Amino acid sequence: MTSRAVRPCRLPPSFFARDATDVAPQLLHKLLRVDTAAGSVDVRILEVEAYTQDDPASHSFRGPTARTASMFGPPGRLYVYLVYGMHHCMNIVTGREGDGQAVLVRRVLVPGVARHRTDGPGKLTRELGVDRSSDGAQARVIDDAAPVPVAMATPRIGITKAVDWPRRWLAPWPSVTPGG
DNA sequence: AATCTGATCGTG
DNA sequence: ACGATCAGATTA
Repeated sequence: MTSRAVRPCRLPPSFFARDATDVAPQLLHKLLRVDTAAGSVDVRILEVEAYTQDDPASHSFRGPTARTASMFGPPGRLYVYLVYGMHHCMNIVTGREGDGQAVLVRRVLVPGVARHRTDGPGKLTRELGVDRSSDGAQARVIDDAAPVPVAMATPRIGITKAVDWPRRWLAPWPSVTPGG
């Protein structure tokens, strides 16, 4: 019996044109291609949170602003913002254009990088060199047919509104390494 | 114009 | 438990 050979495929924009609460858990174990100073790197997505427009904890709750413009833009693009004046958070925009939805990437696995360096939303952007210059850029998410974990939604981290909404999904640990 | 509040992280 | 550090939101 030959080993399974699945051609990794880039997720189309239609994948993201759904509610963030539907898209978020499906992003677990997908690969996100990021341009770094060292070149293009595929990182494994291990933790996400969903933010929708009806969510008091969401930046989109009070309508679009200059900062959140990309969150209301076409799905499948990045929404990158500065939190607490010093850390960047990376999101993937979901829903239809005009919706204010996104999935926050909270933890990833990077080939050759200790996992404690990318186990938080601010830490992973620092490690990868992602900042506001990536805001609005096309997100490149690759499905390499890694096993899809059964993830249960849990409450989100670091918010003070809608604290008990189950909109955070974690990949089981241990997890497969990127590219393998 | 002044103040408050963060989708965080490192240090103590 | 707290400070860093800045932008959006709120209050006046």
